[in-house]
Amino acid sequence: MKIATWNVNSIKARLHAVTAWLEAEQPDIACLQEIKTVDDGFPRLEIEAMGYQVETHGQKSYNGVALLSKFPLEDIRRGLPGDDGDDQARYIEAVASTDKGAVRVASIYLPNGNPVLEDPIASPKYTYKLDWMTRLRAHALDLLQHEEPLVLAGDYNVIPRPGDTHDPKGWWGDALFRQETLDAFHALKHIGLYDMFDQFDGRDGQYTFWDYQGGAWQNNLGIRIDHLLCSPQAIDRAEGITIHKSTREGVKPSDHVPVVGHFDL
DNA sequence: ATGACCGATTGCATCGGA
Repeated sequence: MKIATWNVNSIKARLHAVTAWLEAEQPDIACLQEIKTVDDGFPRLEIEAMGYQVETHGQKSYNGVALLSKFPLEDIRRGLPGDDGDDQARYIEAVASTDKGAVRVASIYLPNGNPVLEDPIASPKYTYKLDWMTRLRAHALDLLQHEEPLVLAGDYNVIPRPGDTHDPKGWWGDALFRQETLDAFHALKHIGLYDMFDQFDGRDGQYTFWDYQGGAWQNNLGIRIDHLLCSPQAIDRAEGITIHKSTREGVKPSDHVPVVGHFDL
């Protein structure tokens, strides 16, 4: 089965690109980020007509995540636990029942975190990012206790390695690529999660995002920030990862491209 | 040279994104 993650940068603006890609690629589960609409605004009927169960966690204007699945979804959780005052829609999780068993999947839109001010820990947006990563780690630790296939897929807004950007020196210090961010990302993985890209690819320069500005796409000035993290039970059944770079060429593309994990699940 | 983009909003500019 194929589990995909894609930051679509508005599902309404991207509906044609998304349906065309779903039709061509036929992922079994798609984790979407930045749907940028409330739940009622999501083009549910169009996606359901393609054979998907649709579960959303939206909000007005910004953020918003969704799960699309050809397998039935249950145990749906909206919102990341750990802060009742957090009203940003950045996390949705569910269990998909497949022919061979079950897999728990989350669609994650991790905060960007910029700007980082002179005092990083006095920067509201950056501390929100770090706190969110701490909460994600705590929640993932709970989920790992199930000892079942688990895939945490999404836009992590983390550049894991220097080879994941065209300009590591230029990016260093940004909220996506600085020591506190990498420490938090490592702390998340070190509870026992496996990054599919590390397991199955590992090459430098395999970007998932190109800015709309400055001819970034035309000059291949990208970054790799969309990731799939797996529990041991999921990585044991994983077969590969594919970055769908060609979607960045289309009419009205998202600035992110889909990343697809292949599994024997 | 993030000056040069894109999307959402009740707007006729501003904010957020990365």
